[in-house]
Amino acid sequence: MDEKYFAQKIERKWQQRWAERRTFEAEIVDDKEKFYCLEMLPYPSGILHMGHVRNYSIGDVLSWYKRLQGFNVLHPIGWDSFGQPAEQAAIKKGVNPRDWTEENIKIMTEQLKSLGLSYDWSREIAAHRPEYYKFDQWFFLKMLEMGLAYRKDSEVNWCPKCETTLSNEQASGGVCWRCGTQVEKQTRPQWFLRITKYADELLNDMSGIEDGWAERVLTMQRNWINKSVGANIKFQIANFKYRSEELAEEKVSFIEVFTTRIDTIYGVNALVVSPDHPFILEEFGVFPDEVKSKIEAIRVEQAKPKDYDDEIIKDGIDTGMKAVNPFSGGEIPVWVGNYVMMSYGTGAVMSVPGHDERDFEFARKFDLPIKQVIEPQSHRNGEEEVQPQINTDKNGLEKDSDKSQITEAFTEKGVLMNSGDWSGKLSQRAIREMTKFAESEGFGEGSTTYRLRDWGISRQRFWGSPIPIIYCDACGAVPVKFENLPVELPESAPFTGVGESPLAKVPEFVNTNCPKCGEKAKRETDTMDTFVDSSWYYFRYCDPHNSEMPFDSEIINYWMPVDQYIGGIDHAVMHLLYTRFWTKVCNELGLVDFVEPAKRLLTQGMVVTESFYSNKNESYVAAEDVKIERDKSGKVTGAKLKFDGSDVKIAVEKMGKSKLNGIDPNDMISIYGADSVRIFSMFAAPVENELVWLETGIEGAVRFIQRVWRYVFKWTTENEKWKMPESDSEIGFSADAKKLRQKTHQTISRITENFESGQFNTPVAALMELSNAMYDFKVEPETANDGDLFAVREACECLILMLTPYAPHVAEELWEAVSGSDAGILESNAKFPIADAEVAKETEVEIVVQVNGKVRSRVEVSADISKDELEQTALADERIIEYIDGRNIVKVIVVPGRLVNIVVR
RNA sequence: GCUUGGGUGGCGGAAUUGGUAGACGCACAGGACUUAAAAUCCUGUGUCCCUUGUGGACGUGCGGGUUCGACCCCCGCCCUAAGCACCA
Repeated sequence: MDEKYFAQKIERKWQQRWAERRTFEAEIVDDKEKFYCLEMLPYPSGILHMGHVRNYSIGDVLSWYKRLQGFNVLHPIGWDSFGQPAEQAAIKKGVNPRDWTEENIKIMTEQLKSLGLSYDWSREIAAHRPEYYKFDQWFFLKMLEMGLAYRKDSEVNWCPKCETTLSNEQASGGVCWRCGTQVEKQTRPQWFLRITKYADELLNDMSGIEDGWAERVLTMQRNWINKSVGANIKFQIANFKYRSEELAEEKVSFIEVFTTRIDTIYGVNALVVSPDHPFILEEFGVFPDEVKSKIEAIRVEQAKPKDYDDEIIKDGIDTGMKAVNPFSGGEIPVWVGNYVMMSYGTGAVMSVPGHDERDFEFARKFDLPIKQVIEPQSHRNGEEEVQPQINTDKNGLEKDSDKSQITEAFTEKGVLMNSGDWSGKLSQRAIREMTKFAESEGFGEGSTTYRLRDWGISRQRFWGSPIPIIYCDACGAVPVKFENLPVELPESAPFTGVGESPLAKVPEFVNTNCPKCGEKAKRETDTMDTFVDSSWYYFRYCDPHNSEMPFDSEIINYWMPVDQYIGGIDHAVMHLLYTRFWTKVCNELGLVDFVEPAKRLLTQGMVVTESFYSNKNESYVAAEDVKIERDKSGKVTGAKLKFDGSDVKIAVEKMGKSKLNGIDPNDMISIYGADSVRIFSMFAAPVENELVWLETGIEGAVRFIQRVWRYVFKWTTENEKWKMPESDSEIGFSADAKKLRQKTHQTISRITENFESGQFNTPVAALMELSNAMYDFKVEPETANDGDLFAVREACECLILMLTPYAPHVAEELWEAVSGSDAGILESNAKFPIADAEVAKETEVEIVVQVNGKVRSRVEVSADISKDELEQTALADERIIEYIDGRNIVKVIVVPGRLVNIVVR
């Protein structure tokens, strides 16, 4: 038996054993409760980074904890292996994306295994392998059948020089990433998935997962979907101005607006429409030149990528046309405004400056009339009398109003005023009734709008799942037959980075026959968005080798839904929304019997570290070139460059190559061992917080492991007496042994509570406390009696089992020492310890005695002392007598087990 | 601007959700062991004050409030992170 802790040796040993014994392979066991623990699958970049380490350590801790509690745990891993980096590597280095990807998977598999993560590797999947993407295509065809997949024209980023489409990342800053050419928009037909059909379900089903998902994630999704309930209202065009009457009659004669505040319609001073509004496009030819050029300018300005910091100044132009307010009959001008988007609602708004901030700003800028039609409810209740701020004539427009009186829009709901027969009604009621009225009169209807757009999945890329569609001159877009799936990617393609997608340049792939008529036809050369792969990968883990179906329903309904999903907050919207959508589709297909894929979601914080910036060199410098200066107390006062002593700025930032502060997990593992890396990454911060990776911190984890190691081997090595006595009932325990046992059982209950509430940093602290208590127990193996031995053995066993989730290698090694068997923790059926409340119970407790809320004394009392007795004891305390001397006791508050507060005057 | 988090020693963070603020770790200081160093083991460590004590005052971003008692609840600010952003 080793006396010295040598991480690398035992880690290799146990990783091998786990693999040989297939310790973590999961099977359906009907009478065992299942637990599906899932972490977001990595992209195989070839480099494991600290974010991965953190993500997977969290999942591994939880998996081990659940296993030790007797759950049937599914803990799989796989690869999100389609995507751009592989294709870029192909373009830049001329490698085959498949080889590049497989090589990276090999490298990263080794790295993950060296962390000792308890994955069921037999279920490993990779998105780029045909046996997986076959079912991307299967789902696509199913959605086509269901009417959920459709094709329509849509814009893509286009580089005119490279003649290729670009992703948003490749087009960042509005220029091509390869050649710097100004990026243009190009319209081409693309495939979409109708996620908008599920907008309401995606919102409503949140109620079923609220408890397990972070509020901020759900809020972000809610904002993304952004549902608005309101009405569409038609405003008739009264005057085309630049057209003859006869011509005008042939044209569409109204503009439809979307509003959530129909109750403010008597306050409309203008219609404001988007420069891209169909009505504007149609009428464009007749506008005078100055109007034309202004609209054009607004359109160009609006299309520009927006800078977040810049406040966009309202701009617009009066088209000269007039529309009629269907409620008041008043005539209002039609403007084009830069603040109205064609992509939301109807692309036209009714401008109500008195009750909408944007409209207010617009009206102010162009000196348009502002009219108040809603007043705060309290004003009517007579709590506060106010004069109507604006006088209006019978056309509903203002007269002689002093504009300076209105300084801001009143945007809340209230009571209608200046609104004809509707005046006096409450907003809520008016909205209902006015919508109904508009419907009955035929100029409007209730309407709901979402910001959520359908999901465009077409990518003009090679390295993705081919969309299983064939274009035939006679039959149009024809789906590939199910039995002909998968549509496989060719072995290779010309990767130039310019021109069409590489796939379009492979004739063997493109040319085929129409499945319907058999005539010559061409395949779709677009591939699917990689978010398709990640929308259902964890369904596949449940049944990874099924070649007929994406998965078997019975199997999926055993394992799913996921009990705990763990990943980065960066996926809060896209991935997590898409995968929720996918689940609902599967449910509708009858494949699964649930509608939400994950019961609980944990979003972990980023891993950041110190970076050093040299002002003199105007560049980041590596940590080893920096000398950190501290004052006497250890506070960091500054940093200097080692070579020349010039000042260096310290900042805590995200890790990155360019910042020279990236920390390679491999280096950490080879220096400190996987167990220490895991302990530190869990201990240093709560999982949802940012984790600041400081090299000195990890040494604390190593020290802790070594302390435990030394303690266990001190007691087990060459100790004949190291065997468990039959039962503890006949054993006498010294006061110290009792204290140790108490600490052991208190630690168990603390840690169990922490795990159940998703706290993973505090259990490490509790384990450290327990190990400190073990060192405080001053009995040596040679002089230990049965009771001492029992207490030590119990402490060791419990400590090891509770340490297992964090440091499984060390725990297995120590378990071998205390149990005397090499069976392994799970194989020997060891369970997570259960606290014995009797043993954990404090017999003597220290009670704080306060006078007027300030701690003045402490008394030692028996834990089960009565309230009255406790009060008497406190009042009898010498120090307390001194304090209350001569003063009146007003009240005594007794909190059993905690404190006594004596209120005196 | 809106939404959602967060603000506690030199640092990362604890605090049974209204009951001893600062657990645990890092860093720092002192000591033991050692020829020496590393490792290890003890001790101390929120700030200030004094008569050095189971001493006093202050102390959880700021200002108020509720309460016997507030890091925790309420009101008003400030700062900060993330997301969204002219969404009608």
